[in-house]
Amino acid sequence: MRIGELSERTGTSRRLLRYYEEQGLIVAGRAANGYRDYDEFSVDRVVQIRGLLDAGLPTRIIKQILPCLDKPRAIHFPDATPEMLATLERELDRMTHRAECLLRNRDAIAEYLDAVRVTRDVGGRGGRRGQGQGIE
DNA sequence: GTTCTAACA
DNA sequence: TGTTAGCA
Repeated sequence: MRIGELSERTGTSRRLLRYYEEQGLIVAGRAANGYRDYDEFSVDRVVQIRGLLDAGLPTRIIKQILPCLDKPRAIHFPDATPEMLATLERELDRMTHRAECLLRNRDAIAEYLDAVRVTRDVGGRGGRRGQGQGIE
């Protein structure tokens, strides 16, 4: 498939797709006309990259650990160099920290929202009570 | 119409 | 990152 299709199927801009390639996160073949050519695996790969990016990992690290959980779901022990294990160890800690931070702020916002709702309910004026609550 | 590379308000 | 320019 060409970059346009991969873009739609992964929700990633073409620009970003080319950037990922430039950073060595993904590889693309080339058609006779020079257009990039991607295989089906690319879709899953890009989605995975986006997930890692969302988790807060820098592209630099992703490039290192990607081959680690690449194709098969089986973990590649042979690729586990001491340096990489150390890197993963640090990333795990950072992720944990970010997760805790996220949770704290989530609770803080939820608490604030609850307080606002209570205040409005007591005041009993205006507002949009009666509306659906379905956001999730 | 789509993609490519390179570069910039 | 988006976007734009000038090609193929």
